[in-house]
Amino acid sequence: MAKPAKFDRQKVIDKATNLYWKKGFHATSMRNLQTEIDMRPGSIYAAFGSKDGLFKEALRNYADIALTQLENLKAKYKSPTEVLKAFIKIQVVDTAKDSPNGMCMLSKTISELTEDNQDLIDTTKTYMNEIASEFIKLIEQGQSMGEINKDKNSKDLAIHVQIQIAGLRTFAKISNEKNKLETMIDNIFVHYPFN
Amino acid sequence: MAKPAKFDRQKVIDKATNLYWKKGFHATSMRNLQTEIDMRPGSIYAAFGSKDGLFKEALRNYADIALTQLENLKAKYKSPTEVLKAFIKIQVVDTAKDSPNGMCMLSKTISELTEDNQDLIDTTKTYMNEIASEFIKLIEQGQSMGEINKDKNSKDLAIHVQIQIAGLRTFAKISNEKNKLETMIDNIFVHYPFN
DNA sequence: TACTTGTTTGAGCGATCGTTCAAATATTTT
DNA sequence: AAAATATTTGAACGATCGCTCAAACAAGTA
Repeated sequence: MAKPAKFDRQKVIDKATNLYWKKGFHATSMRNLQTEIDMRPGSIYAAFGSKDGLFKEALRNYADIALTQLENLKAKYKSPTEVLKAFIKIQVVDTAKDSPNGMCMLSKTISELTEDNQDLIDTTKTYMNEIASEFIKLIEQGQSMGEINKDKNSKDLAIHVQIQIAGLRTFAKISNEKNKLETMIDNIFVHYPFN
Repeated sequence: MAKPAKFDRQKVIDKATNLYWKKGFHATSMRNLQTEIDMRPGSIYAAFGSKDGLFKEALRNYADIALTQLENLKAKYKSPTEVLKAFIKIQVVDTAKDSPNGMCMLSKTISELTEDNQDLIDTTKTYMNEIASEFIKLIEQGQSMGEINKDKNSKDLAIHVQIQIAGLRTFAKISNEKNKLETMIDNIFVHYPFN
């Protein structure tokens, strides 16, 4: 043991996440990151290995933030449907203004990258599936609680929710009718395929 | 008048469109384009001005292709609903395999770019609205023909269609359940908000 | 055939890319 | 205090970026 690392790893990853999220993988240069996180190239490479390595940590961090958000909402609302609805509103409406980028960082990455970065695509898909799994759990919980139709396939409903989030976030980028977004989100759970 | 340009402008734009569509704006380098369209930098810059200029022509071309597809389907199907359904299937299912990129080039561009390229974003939004206008026309035609509920707001329905396309194309990138996609597309028009 | 005019060529500009590494620095162990 | 170990620094590498422009070239006009 000698000289422990000075920088706060989590803070660094948070800043890197926000920059990658805002600009995307290709448009974010290592020099952009050096400035943003105030570290010299040698330190960054010692800590994260490469641009890809740091990006992977950012993806993991982004997924963790989303999963934590879901946990917080589960503590706040008893109804699984309310949890999902609140989560979608955060992702679609709030994030359209506050966050580095209105798009979901995972969708944005899937959209941006090609087979030249297949490992990053695979990592991203894995994390999207992680989040979808939480949706499935919530939906099944809603079914056993009687607020979601038990005849529906929970995985299909989860996919539907994911599709709506991706579609709504894209629409939110080209429009800014916040009220319309809220209404559409409310309607997801009162109509087909939920009812 | 002297020496007319040798290259076929439309073929060049088609190739540029496909490369930009596949790799995105930032990951496509001018050298990539030079190779793809077999022109030297001087000729490209004489003809298109800049990387942005060529990208704008590619966006216009992409939008034109989509609008032509719609026109062809309008000639093929009498029912506006069938036209929309067929269009979505082409965009979501067929393009997931055949085309340079499963994503809509316009959505992909909206997702990729930041305010550093605001004019490209504005151009992209304009073309998305052009296509949405065609959706509205088709929906209103469907209403006057009695196959779509007249009480519904045609613009809202068009937005709904756009959201579904964006969401489904994202889902198609992480999944490959073609049958499920087809079913979901069929269901768009038989359930809320259409019915 | 000579001249004019627009096109094509490709070497190469300055800037920036992702990354490396030897030297300087800081902390713990002996 | 000296040695050992780990981190931080920043100059700099080769590659590539978007783009320029003088020269070579080819087709029209006189």
